[in-house]
Amino acid sequence: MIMQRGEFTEKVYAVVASIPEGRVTTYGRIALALGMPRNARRVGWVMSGVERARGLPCQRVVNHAGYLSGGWAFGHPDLMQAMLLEEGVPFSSEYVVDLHACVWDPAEELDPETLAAMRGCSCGSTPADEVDDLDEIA
DNA sequence: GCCTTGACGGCAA
DNA sequence: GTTGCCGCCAAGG
Repeated sequence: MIMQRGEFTEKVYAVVASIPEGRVTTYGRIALALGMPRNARRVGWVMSGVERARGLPCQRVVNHAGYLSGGWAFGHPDLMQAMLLEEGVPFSSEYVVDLHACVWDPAEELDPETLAAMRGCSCGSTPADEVDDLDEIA
């Protein structure tokens, strides 16, 4: 289990776990949804510490260009690409997701209440609950 | 306790 | 329109 001392970490977990199947989002969108547009880098950093046990669909998280930046985290980008293809995610190029067709903006499509809850205070909310649901998918 | 790195993003040249 | 550089925040060494 990776240490999640910061709130952002659990926030990121919650958002990533909320990404619907067949959709992908970017580090920037996630960071923006959390109220930290300049902290996109941190989101990626959080992902690097993600445990498979978390059940987080990190394959649905790509960079602003749609490139599978963390593809090698799965052992090989091709694996991640295959997983996304199975979900119906279109690819504009090799290891590059077609964001135009499957981009998912948490700040827009995710429940405002959830965002407000995680942005305001994550003390009450337990993102693990949502993750538990996604646990089976992963 | 300090310095470097990091699954990135946005802005400037 | 494209390429390059700087910036943020936290964790690891």
